[in-house]
Amino acid sequence: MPHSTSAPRLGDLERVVMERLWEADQGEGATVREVFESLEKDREIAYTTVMTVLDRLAKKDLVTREREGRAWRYFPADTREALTAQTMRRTLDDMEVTDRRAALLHFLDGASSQEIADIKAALAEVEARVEAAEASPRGLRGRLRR
Amino acid sequence: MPHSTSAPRLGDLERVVMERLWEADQGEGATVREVFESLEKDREIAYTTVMTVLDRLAKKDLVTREREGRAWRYFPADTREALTAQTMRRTLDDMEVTDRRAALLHFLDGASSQEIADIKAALAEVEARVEAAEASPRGLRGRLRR
DNA sequence: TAGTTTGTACTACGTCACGTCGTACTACAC
DNA sequence: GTGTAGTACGACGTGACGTAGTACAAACTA
Repeated sequence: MPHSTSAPRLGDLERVVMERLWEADQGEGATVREVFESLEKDREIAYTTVMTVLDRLAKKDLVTREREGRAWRYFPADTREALTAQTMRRTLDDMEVTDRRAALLHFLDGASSQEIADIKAALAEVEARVEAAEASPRGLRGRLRR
Repeated sequence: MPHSTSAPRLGDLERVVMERLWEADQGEGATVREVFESLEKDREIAYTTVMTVLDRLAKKDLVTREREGRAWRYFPADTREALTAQTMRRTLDDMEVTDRRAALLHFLDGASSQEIADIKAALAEVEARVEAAEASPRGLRGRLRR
């Protein structure tokens, strides 16, 4: 049996390309040429290489694309933060950790105090959403599993 | 330049082998033969395949090994939870997320209420440690960065 | 002591993911 | 109609992994 890991992983260049898309002003996306020109400033690279990468990214559903004249305009399918979170969650799931509390504890153990604060803030935010969802019979964002 | 992602990734079989090591009664580790016999019950596999995998795992420092007669006894270098946490952290670092709060928020968004509880528990635990560290001039576990 | 077993070390092969392009072909602008 | 974007498709090299064979040494056994 071949090698297969559940969800889409990002290669180094793929990640760099995603960077450029994320950096492209506010959801405007970018064409191959635009990404190419951006990359070319930092390193030597062929136009077609960028094209291929963007293409693979699209196949992995990490980016979307829309026709723009003869060319395609690419958009990140998710924000950097959402993708990061997904990847982290996938790790947690794949590892089949039974003691999640311990795993999370280890995670926090390597966290900066700033990060701890961020987590607390995020936690408070989620709780607020849960309360809101409980208040209105069918709130619009109460997606808590189980 | 070749393909290179910072830290060690786990392949499918590698993960399965790690499972067996983690399951081997309380830090007793396991020999190639033991892992092999364990795996053989579930699927057909060659003794040498297991050996190779264990060997690669050792090269990646994911397992340790000690001589035991003519054979080697392998031990997981980290607990499943610690490794999971490391991998999650690496993801967070690699993605160069600037808005960690948002990323964490997305992460929590996909969490079960049980998991939320786990996080809270872990958070409380870390805070308790910080306080303890502040109380005694040089506590034994106050590793908070920044 | 010669044969069998157990274990390691080393080598190797197939496949897939990725980085990296080249080529062929098409639509549009002069 | 001759460049100039652009795309579509195919291809090659390398590294990671799954998979395992072979060679050879140590240890047990008849």
